[in-house]
Formats: sequence, C-alpha cells, structure tokens
Amino acid sequence: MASSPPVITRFAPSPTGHLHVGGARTALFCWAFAKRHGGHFLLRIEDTDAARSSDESAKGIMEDLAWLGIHWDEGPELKTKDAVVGGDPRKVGPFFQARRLEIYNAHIMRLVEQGKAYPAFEDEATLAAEKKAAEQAKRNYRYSRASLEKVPDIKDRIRIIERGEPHVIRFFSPHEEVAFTDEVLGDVKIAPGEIDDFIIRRRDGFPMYNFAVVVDDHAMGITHVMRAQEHLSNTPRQLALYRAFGFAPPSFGHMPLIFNMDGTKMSKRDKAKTARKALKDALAKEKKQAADVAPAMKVDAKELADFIAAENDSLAVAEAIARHYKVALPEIEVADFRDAGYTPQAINNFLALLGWNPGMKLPDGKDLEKFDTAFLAQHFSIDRIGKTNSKFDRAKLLSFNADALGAMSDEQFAQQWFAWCEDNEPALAAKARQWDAASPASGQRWLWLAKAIKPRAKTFRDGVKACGFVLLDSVTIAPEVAAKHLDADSSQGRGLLREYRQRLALLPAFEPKPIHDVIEQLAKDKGFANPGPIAQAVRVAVAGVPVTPGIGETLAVLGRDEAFRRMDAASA
RNA sequence: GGCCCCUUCGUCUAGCCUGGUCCAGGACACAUCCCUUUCACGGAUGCGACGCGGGUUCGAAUCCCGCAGGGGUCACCA
Repeated sequence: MASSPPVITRFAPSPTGHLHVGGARTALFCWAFAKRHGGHFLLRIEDTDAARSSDESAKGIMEDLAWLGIHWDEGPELKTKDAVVGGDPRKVGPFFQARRLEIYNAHIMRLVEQGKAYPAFEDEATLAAEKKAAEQAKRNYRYSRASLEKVPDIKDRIRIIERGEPHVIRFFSPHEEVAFTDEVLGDVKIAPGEIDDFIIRRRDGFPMYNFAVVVDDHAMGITHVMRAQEHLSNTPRQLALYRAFGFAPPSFGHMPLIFNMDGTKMSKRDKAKTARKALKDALAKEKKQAADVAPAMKVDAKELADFIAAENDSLAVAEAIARHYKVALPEIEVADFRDAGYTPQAINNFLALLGWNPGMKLPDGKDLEKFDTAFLAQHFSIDRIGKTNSKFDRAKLLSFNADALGAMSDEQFAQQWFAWCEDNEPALAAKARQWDAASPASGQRWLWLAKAIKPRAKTFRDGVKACGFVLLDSVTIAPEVAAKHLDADSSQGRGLLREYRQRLALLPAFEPKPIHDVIEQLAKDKGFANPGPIAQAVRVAVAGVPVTPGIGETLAVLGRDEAFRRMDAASA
C-alpha cells in the first residue's frame, strides 16, 4: 500500500442545475474509493459552457454534496455549519475550468506545434450540411480534414491562430486502435478510424469537454476516473489525447446508468411532465382554459399555454401548478429528496446499492444491505460494481428512509424532524416553539409527538401528515364519521366520551401513560373487550378523523385544555 | 444506422471468475395471517427469476458460440 501512488479520484459535475441522484451516486463511489485507499477525493467544476453554467448551480451542487456527507478533500471551498470543505493542499487548482483557460491554451499550442492539432474554419452550418448529407447517403460522418489540407504548414497554422482568425481547433486523430481495460466493464476495444478529428477548442476559445478533462485529470494527478457509462464512448477519445500528450492515463471505470421505473431517463423534465398531466386533467375536469387558472397560479397566461403545449418545461411553472393543485412532483435531484424529508443516510445507502453490493451476509444468512458511508469508506470496491443499468425504485428508497428514521433515538428524531420542519413546515415548527420557546426540539410535548410519529412516518413530510390534529384550529367532523363513532345508538359514542372526559379531569398529570391507563380502566369497567369504542369516539372528537396516534400521546400532545375543549365541543 | 456496453423474481440484487452444496438466497413491493383501541410499527407465511437456441461436460445460472432484447453514444454540451 505504501509503495503504490496515492489514489486521487474526482467528481466533475457541470454546474447546470441541481445535483442529480445519478451524480450523487457517482460522487459517492468516487469518494468511497478514495477513502478506501487512503487517498483524496477531488471536486472540479466543469463550467466551460458559459451559456449553461452558473455559479448558483455550482454552489447548490456543493451544498447538496455536503448535505449528503460527501466531503471533498480538494476543490472549491464551501463553508458548512461545522467545517470548511475543500481546499488545495497540493496546489493543483483552480477547480473551476473557466479559470484554467491559460492552461488549456498552452496545451493546445503544444499539440498544434507538434502537428497533433490544427485550426479548422468551417462554420457550423457547413458542418451540419455535411452531416446531413452523410446521413442521407447512409454513410458515417467523419470530418473531411479539409482545413488540415488547406493549411498544411504548421507555422502557418500557428500564425493563423495567433492572428486570431475565427477558427476551432481539431485534434489530429492518428486513427490507431484504442484498447483499455475498464475497471467495471472489462476489456473494451475500439477500431482504428472510429475516432475522427473532434474539436478540442471552440471558436469562442473555450476548450471542449474531452480535452479539458484530459488536461485537468492529468494536471490534478487523478489516478482513477469513475463516471457514468454514458461517458464510455468518450474514453477512446480521451485516451487518444493522453497518447498525443505522452501522459500516462488514469484507470477508468464506467458505472451503469439509473433509470425511472418505466425505463425512461430520470430527468428534471419528469417534473414538467407530471405537472403538465395534472394540469390537463384538472382543466378537463373543471372545463377551463389555461387562461382561466393562470392568474390564480400567478403564472403568465402565455407561458402557461406554452407549457401545456409542451413548448417549454419551465420548472417555475411546474412548481406553480404543483402548488395550485397540490400534486407532488417526482423527486429527481438530491435537493428534492431533502425537501421531501429523506435523510442523507437513507439516500446514500440506497444509492450505493444501486449498482454496488458488499456481497456480505448477516449472521442470520440474509444479505447485508444496510450500511453507512463509514462502511463504504472501509469496504467499497470497484470490482463489486455491477454492469447492468438499474431502475430507481422509490418504494425501496422510502422503505430505507423509514428504517433510517426508525433507527434514530426518539431524541434524535425529534431534533432532526424539528430542523426539517423549520425549513419545510413552519407551522408545525412554530407549534413546537409555542410549547417550549427555549428548547422546541426537545420540549416535552414535542418529544411525545415525535415518539408517536416516528413509527408512522416514512419521511419527515409523512410525519407532518400523520399529525394533522396538532395544527387544527377547530375540529370538523364529517357526518358519516360522527354517525359511526359519536352518534352510535348503542349507549356509546358521546356517552362514553363524556365519561372518559370526567375521569380524565381527575388526573393529576396529563401525560400519555396515565391517559392511556384511564381509557383501559374505563373499558374494563364497562366490560368491553377492548377500549375501541371509547378510543374511536375520542379520536373523532379531538381530531375529526378516526385515525391518530395512540390516545395517550394524542391527548397529551394536545394538552389538557385543548383536549378538553375539543372533547366538550364534540360531546355537546 | 455505425460503434460500444449489458441480460438472475415486478424492482434492487447474492450466486457466475474457481461448473455439482441452487428444483437459485436476500431485500423492497404485493397477498394472507398474527399482534392491536384506529393508523402505523413488529412477527410469520406465501407469490415470484437464471431472455432464447445450440454446444462443452457425468453434471451449467455458472464455460463457449449464435440469436433476440435492452441501453449508451455518434455536438463548436458535459
């Protein structure tokens, strides 16, 4: 181990949006591999497409990674609550590609001087026409090298570049066979001539992906490149570049892709699709036009009409529709899952299992599939990455999340749930504050509530749904519900409710256990087999619905005054 | 279409390299039952897969070949 070179892995997202779950998995594996080998995990921002990149996205991605606990040893710095992530201990930065232009240009000139790259002058329209012609003739398109022949002399080429005549730089592909052993897929071979003279620097002076990656991976000493399989076909091009530079290439590993359950690509557009369908259905049902509902949604009518016509996939519009019609948009990005009340632990665990498996058994013979990032840092291995694409099964993630919540202590859950509520359910957080201004997340009543909710919640948001009775200003009881649980003629319903309330009034401490004991005792005194009839009447009285956590917790959380107020109102 | 990659329950997968212990194991989902004051939690049971066809072998999910199917990629995006 000591003799082998240090492992440096990297995650190199392009900052064009939030961190996608697929990206998160890539980052997690790169991180785990580096940790497993005592190396460094580096973060590089690939923002060479100025039109699509944004600093906000870069920041968002960094925050998402940090939230997941995937901390980079090298890369842009990000201040989190408890630490600063990133840094440049080996002085290989900057880590934003847009700030590395001089480096790329120097490398470009090096290739040009050696005749391994050359300027080309065709405009995009010309190229597009050539491509179209090739397609129609059922030929594979290859760049003609017309510009290469036009300026055969290297010195002339350099002169042209230095003069700043409009041009792109193309790589002079040697048309050799490229073969490599992919750490995941095994041997991959590409025939000579498959790689044509691809563009390595654009007209605007920015490098193209394949070129910048090679220059940076080499400059930053990356030893292992792990990325999604969609990059597999880029690898031969990059290898050709390594060869042209005389750089030793890193080893490559390409991971299988993640799809939706229906086999489609997981993309942000899924949100627009879902929203569009919901809107169309609603409009059809209400017999309305887009223009009728646009004002209520605070959306421009024209934009909304376009959205319906699928002429745009505006996220803002999709979110407005979701708010208006209370439909849930599918979670695609890490931030979506965070907001929906998932924990980083569950996400990491689930994502790791999508394509990787520790291959270990529990003592009872079952597969080991619950683990944390510390486990990954210790046991992750590239050779246990699968080769097959997988589908993102939300139901299983949900189950993992439920387990992650369940594995927390009541106090932990109370604390984290409160923190989540502060960002996502202010009304409930406010309630906790009202109960205990000094320590809302660990106040007695919040703790009671949290304990009651924990087994009933698969996500933090679920938990909020399960305690609707807490936020109620006044209880409304649907007639059918009242008929079933309160008006029951069999000397039950309201009569039992009143009796129970009377006994409760005698209680010195209004807490879950004694409240529970009283209902048990009353049931016994009544000769009931179980407290069901009483409990249901109480539930309906205080919550309006026959479903709540245990009666003891429910009433205790409400507090004596509020509980009695509601019971009295219902039994009148 | 060219090139490249992949193929075990509905889904994630173990097993495959080092053929027999696999009439294929686990998890999620689903179903039934138990527990139970409702809803959950929990427990038990069940349902359910080696893509197809050849070959090698005493024996193949495991090795070889072919086919079929799926995916990725073919940008002055990354």
